[in-house]
Amino acid sequence: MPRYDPKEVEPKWRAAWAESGIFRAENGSGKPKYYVMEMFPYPSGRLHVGHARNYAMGDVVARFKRARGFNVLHPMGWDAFGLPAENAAAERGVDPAAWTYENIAFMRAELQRLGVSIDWSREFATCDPEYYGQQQAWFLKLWKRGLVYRKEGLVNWDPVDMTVLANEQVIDGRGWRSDAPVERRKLNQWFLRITDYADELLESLKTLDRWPEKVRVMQENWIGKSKGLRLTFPFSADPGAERADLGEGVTVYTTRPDTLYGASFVALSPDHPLTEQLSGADPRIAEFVEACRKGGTSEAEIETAEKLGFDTGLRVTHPFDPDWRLPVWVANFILMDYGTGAIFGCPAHDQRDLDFARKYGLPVTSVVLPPGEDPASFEVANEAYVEGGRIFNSQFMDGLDIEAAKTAAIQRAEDLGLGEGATVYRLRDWGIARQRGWGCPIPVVHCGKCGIVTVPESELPVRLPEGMDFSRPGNALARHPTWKHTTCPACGGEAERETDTLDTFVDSSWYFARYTNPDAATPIDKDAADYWMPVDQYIGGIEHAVLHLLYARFVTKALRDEGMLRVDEPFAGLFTQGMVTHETYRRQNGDWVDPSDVEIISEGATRRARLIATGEPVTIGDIEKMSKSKRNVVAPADMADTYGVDAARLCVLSDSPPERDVQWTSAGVEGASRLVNRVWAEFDAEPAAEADAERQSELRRATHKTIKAVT
RNA sequence: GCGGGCGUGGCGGAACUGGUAGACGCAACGGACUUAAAAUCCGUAGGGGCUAAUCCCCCGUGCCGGUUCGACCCCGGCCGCCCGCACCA
Repeated sequence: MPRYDPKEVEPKWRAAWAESGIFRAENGSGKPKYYVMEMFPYPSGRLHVGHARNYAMGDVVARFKRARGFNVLHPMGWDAFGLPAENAAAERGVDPAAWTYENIAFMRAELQRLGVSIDWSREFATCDPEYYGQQQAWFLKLWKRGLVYRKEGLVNWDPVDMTVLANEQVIDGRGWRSDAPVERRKLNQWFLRITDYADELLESLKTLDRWPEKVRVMQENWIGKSKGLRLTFPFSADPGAERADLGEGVTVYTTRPDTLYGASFVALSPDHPLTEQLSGADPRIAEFVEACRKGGTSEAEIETAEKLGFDTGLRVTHPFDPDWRLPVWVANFILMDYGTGAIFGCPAHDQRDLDFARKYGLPVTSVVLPPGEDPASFEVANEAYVEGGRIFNSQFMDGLDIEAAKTAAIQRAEDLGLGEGATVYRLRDWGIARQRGWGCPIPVVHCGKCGIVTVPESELPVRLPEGMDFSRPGNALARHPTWKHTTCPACGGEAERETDTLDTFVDSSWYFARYTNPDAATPIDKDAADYWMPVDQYIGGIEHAVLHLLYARFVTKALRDEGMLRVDEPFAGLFTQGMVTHETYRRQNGDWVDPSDVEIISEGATRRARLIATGEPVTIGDIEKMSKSKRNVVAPADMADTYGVDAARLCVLSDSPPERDVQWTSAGVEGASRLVNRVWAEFDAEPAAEADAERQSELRRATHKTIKAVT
């Protein structure tokens, strides 16, 4: 019986597809449009199974929609700036651009071989000057809108990658790429005002009904809206405390204004401006602040860190009672970048405040009475009472429930002119500058006379120079001998270019709009974008739930307000596929080993493995996400070589539900291959069997429909 | 601590909206083909009991209870695991 030979059939169809341009999407067409895309890859060198799974899923949707008569846009590009290219340059002395474009060529061929139905005429890489030049153009538009600013502030500094990280890129106090403990540094930084859009980003999450609940919840938590009161505790007019230079008082933020009569102290962040002023006058405060800074930022350190405080000697009066004096402390658990960087402590109803008060012997007054408790005898011991109840010990708020008391307290504060109801977000502005050479240059110059001047649009793109030196750590662009020297566009005098480059998440925050017309002379061809946007189905990993997916939403809204886009949201449908994981293997000397070099010699509890070549035993490690560094990567190309593309694709799609993580095993592809063969044999055999085979492909189509329905 | 999710054979996992639990695949076992093996094809297969029998009976979807004619599915309470956020005032 003849066997199915993928090596003969596949090239034939690949050639036919390429020649007919069958996957090209037309801008404007009588058919309804459908825009499906997968998160574009970083061109690291080779595709791995995770990529194959991702692109095969999108391809199924694309082909299905095409078959259903839609005008389908299914593009591909490359997220091509970033550190791995710099590392390659440092290690091997290659040019990062050359290295990147070589990888792209290789991976493009792999994708084409997998038969992914992509409109390759729209392909681009973010490191193409044509792309990043347009990015610079819209960056300057946002600048003019006031959405870009520069500020000195404490930033997250990754000591290994030697660059600044956004808050979203710090995971458990460590850099998201380097895994190194992040340090706090004071630097001049560039920011995008994502917080201007905090409320809209939160509100319009509700419209994303084809997004996973999980991702919406994660973004909601990340934005972290809370309602409360911003309130000033005026400095008390003690004789001898003439501190006019310090201002009116200490302004705090609270979500529990109902507990104001339980206040026992006011506390400042060690990074609070007032703390800094006081440090100048009192070396003991300076010393305390220094001690706080030494504490690490890693999760474990924060978790176990003791609450520390220092009494500044300053006194404030209670906003509701001019005769009530409260001490002002500096405390290590107050965060400068949330609220106002200062709190009032209510120990009876907040656990941290209670711990602090017990440690330093501060008063504890209960003001919320739990149901059924006697107001005469109720006391808080070592556990703060944070549930509902009736307010007591609180003058005008006595007897109210918590919500009513909050309203009453805010009203009183406003009447006194000491505060106002306030909404506070956890979300902070997006720090977008990176001290790296392989990235999109920020198109501004620093002029001694004129200050910061933007590069005129006619001079874009500001191109990266050739011949950057990556052999040493640090910013290769900054130390380039000539690049930064230029003339000021405003006065014509000597000036220096900004040497920071943009976070690569900026590159990926608008690429979906660029695909709609990648050759446009403006960043976005409005007609094309109006036709195609939003992306009907976006597919990618869950790891971008608050990074890329939040940034892309923000940039879409900002560009919309700039009149460049008409949609409110970039991705109408989102599907987050699970990760592909694999066991890791190490040699006795600790080197990671490729799975393809390992054989398992016994199963079960005494599972052991050895190197195929030498028989050396290898240690079986954890099951982890496939990554180059741990070498637990399986290449789909190998699978396609052995079994053919159809089997490989079927295997990555059917092994596990698409949204779930899969632990990769080579076993599945055998079964897939058998199925492909059976289907083929069915067709190849007598015509009478056609009905049966038809049923099989019906079945498969049903599977695809299911995937689509899920997505 | 807060939020989200999950728990079904040896394994990955099916089961529509509450209606025959375990589809499909992997691994396993038996058979056919072959000198033999591979490949392929056919068959068996949750656990236990009984039997001449592929008849039949009992138990089974993390645990305990409830609703229902009927529960993997709904409700209440536990246990365990995964993910996200977290000194957020």
